[in-house]
Amino acid sequence: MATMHDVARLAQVSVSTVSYVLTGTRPISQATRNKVLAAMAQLDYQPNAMARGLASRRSRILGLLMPMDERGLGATETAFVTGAAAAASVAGYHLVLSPVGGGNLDDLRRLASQRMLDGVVLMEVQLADERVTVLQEAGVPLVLIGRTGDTSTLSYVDIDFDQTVRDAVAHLVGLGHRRIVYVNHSAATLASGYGPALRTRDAFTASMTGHGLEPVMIAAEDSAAGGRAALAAAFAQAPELTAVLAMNETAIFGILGELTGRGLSVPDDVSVVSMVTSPQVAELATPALTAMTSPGSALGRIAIEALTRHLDGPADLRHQQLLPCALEIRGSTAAPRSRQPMGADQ
Amino acid sequence: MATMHDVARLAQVSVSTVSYVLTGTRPISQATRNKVLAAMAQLDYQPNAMARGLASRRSRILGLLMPMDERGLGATETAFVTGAAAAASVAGYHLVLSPVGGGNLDDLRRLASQRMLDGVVLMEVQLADERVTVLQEAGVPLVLIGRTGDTSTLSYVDIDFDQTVRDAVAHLVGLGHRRIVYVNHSAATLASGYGPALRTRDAFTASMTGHGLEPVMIAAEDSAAGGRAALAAAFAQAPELTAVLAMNETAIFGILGELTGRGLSVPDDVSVVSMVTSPQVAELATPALTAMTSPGSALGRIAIEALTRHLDGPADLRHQQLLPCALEIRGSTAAPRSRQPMGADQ
DNA sequence: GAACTTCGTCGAAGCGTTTCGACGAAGCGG
DNA sequence: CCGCTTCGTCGAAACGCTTCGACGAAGTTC
Repeated sequence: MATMHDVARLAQVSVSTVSYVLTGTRPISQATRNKVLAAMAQLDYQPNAMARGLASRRSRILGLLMPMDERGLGATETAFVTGAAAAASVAGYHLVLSPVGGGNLDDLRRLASQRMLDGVVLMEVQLADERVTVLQEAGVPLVLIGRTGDTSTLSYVDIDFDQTVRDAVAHLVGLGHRRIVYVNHSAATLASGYGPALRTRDAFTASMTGHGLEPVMIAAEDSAAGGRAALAAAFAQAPELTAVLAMNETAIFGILGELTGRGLSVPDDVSVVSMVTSPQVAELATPALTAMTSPGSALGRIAIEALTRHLDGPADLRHQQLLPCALEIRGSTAAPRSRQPMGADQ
Repeated sequence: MATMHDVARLAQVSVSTVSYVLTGTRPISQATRNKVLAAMAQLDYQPNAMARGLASRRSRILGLLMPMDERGLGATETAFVTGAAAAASVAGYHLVLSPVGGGNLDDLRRLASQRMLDGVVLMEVQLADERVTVLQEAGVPLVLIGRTGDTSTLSYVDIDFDQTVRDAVAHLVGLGHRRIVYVNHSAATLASGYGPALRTRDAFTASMTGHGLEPVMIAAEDSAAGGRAALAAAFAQAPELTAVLAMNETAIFGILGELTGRGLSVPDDVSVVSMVTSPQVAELATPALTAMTSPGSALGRIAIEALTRHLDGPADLRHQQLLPCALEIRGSTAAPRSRQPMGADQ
């Protein structure tokens, strides 16, 4: 391993000159710069990340903290990651993913206080998220993907759930549906303060009420069985339902299975819209799902850009931004069969 | 941020003594140790990772290199990751995931030569994988999850595809199936030298031939549409098929949809077995899929253990190990309907 | 052309650890 | 009780880089 010393000797300049060539913090004449670059190439020199980090007190490493639960990363989360990695690379940072789950807060504290991360992007943020506190105490700059309850002081990027739900409901209502059931995440998830579940619940209520319709929400476990149970519950609460809006990407497969099992056809008997879903998953189902497509890679990119701007720039500005999901119509929605659009009060 | 200096001063010992307390490389009396620990607690001291890395020439960071393509991480890959992270934590290492895709080999080279990673676990290894060369040139110890073509010199953990396919085929043959079609990954994937696809192909041929049956393999694109096309191709090549064995986790949903679309019931008309699948995904389908469950977290754990043993231990031993997937019978397999088990030649 | 800047380079002082050699104090066999 | 190890501690030298102050040389300003 060649060091800066070796490069300096070969190029017949001082060590500091080599450093300035590398970092560009002071002007260097073209002639010397070339000499140095040639020496670096000849020695196949690579700066030592540790030494650089120690001396400059910045690691040029950004962390993406993603709790990994059993059910894996959806294509949505993957898109976050790839978007973020690309943006980090552009800004001259490395991005590392840390699978620190909810449990090991100590692990996170250690990571944060060891000054190994210049900044952090938090995924899957809870309304009351202890990780935020830990990182703030450790003085690590952070950007959220998602939002805590109190959004006033932090930088975040999040999905505009309000707008997304409104668009989804509007699509169904526009087709003539009146009895629409919303299948959310589980009651436990709601109780734990999971933002997306809460926000979509409220948005759904508001949106349906705005159309003069009655909002019916079912909480479903994140599993196919949970989806089946949810559909049964839905029919119990709203026997005449003609459309299902589902936030729960896992349960939706159970919903589809149960619908088929009951001899009901999608979309002719019941329309189905999947929320915050990637095209890949939407295409898995038969028929392919009409879905609200999440702006995955854009979220990741914007989060990293906000973070690097904060780190490199002088200003310590907050960045807060919401992005809606885009409606992509596939085969799972249509006008309700029996009842034609009964142009009620619009 | 408190430094070792501060701790040393407060505890009234020398800096080196504090270091020895921390690293345990030299004996320290209980009395001094306690003084030092008290001082560290009082100052909320955390060692600086960069300084430590520079001085000791080891970062205590392990990399898990996972190419992230669009379709996301399955539960299987996620299990790798969680298993690996847990094992790393036990061994006193941090695990970071690096989403270095196939394209950015330079990125990998930089990461490797910057001495930021003590060792690396490679996921999704190709038969001829350039990343291996890059890392070996950079002198970074590595362990593969998967195998390259020439397995003689490297450490690896992999699924025992041979055994797994044999078990899956045996299950179907035991139920009375004779016409079994194997749905593999795409032709392009096969051509690119993706080990699992190639190995299962060969194992399937061997296994079927061993039972005196004719092996029929179809290559399917990784999508629901690919699965549908594959099923059509399968019926064209083997009209009397009664069972499908599928390696392609994505295509299998298309296969199921197409089967239902043709008015065929699973498992009564056609049995379906999914290879290298997590329970979570198997349960998504209706009916739930009989599947070969991958030993995900064990693979991750074993890989990290092999790596840390190599790093910490003196011996530089190779670790090579194969783990089979376990057959989990769910609702998608049964004896073939029309043809009763025709006890041919066994 | 004297008094200032700006440019390009150098030497040296850190950054916060680990680790090596040294050394007094015990413990021990003969 | 004399040399020997072993134990517990210290001081100082790395580790490979960044960054600060300094300083000639050259360019500007009046």
